[in-house]
This record gives sequence, C-alpha cells and structure tokens, in this order.
Amino acid sequence: MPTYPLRNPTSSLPQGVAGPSAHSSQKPIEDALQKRELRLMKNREAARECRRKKKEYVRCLENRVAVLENQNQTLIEELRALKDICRHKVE
DNA sequence: CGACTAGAGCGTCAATCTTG
DNA sequence: CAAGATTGACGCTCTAGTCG
Repeated sequence: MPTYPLRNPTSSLPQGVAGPSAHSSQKPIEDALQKRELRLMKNREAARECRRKKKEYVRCLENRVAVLENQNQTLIEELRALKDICRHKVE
C-alpha cells in the first residue's frame, strides 16, 4: 500500500482538518494538492527514466545475442575445419 | 480516400524495494 | 518505520502501414 496521498487529496487529510466546505484556511488543501502535483511530476520523470533504462537493457541483450551468434558460427566453422583435417590424416 | 490495426510512447496508480 | 525510488500494469493517444 502506498504511503503517499491518493487521488483525492482532501480524503487523505489528517483528522480534524477542514474540508472544502469548511470556512477555515484552505492552506492544508493547497499543501496536499501541491504535494500531489510534486509526486506526479516526480513519478512521470521516474517512469520516463525507467523506460529509457529498460530499452537500453534490451538493446544490450540484443547486442550480446548478436555477438554470441557470431562466436557460435565461428566455432562451428572451426570445428568443421578440424574434423576435416582429422579425416584426411586417417585416410 | 476512410476504417482498421499494431506498435510505441506516455501518464498514472499501486505494490514493492531501498535508504536514512 | 516513514519517505522516496523503482517498476509492472493499465488505459489512452498518436502514427504508420494495410486493405477494401
């Protein structure tokens, strides 16, 4: 469960704090709204960064796959050549 | 053309992990 | 333990490609 305030900031105000209909100060509400905006902004940027890192990670993996496939192909050819040499020696 | 679709990117929520 | 950071999931928008 998140520890930060959810969608409706007024619903997460501390007990005894005036809601919108009360005629006392609006300050706590503004504070809560501001806090929410800040949280949304930070999470927006965090999500962007998270996606950037994930794409980078996938790119790295794809690159590694390409390298390993090349190595594998090289080894297959090397093995074929060695087998060929052995066959000629036996003959 | 317009209708439809697949894929990419985005913002948000919520759960979980990390840190002071 | 509270606050902040991270990330999977969802729904939305936009764009490029395809088809009738």
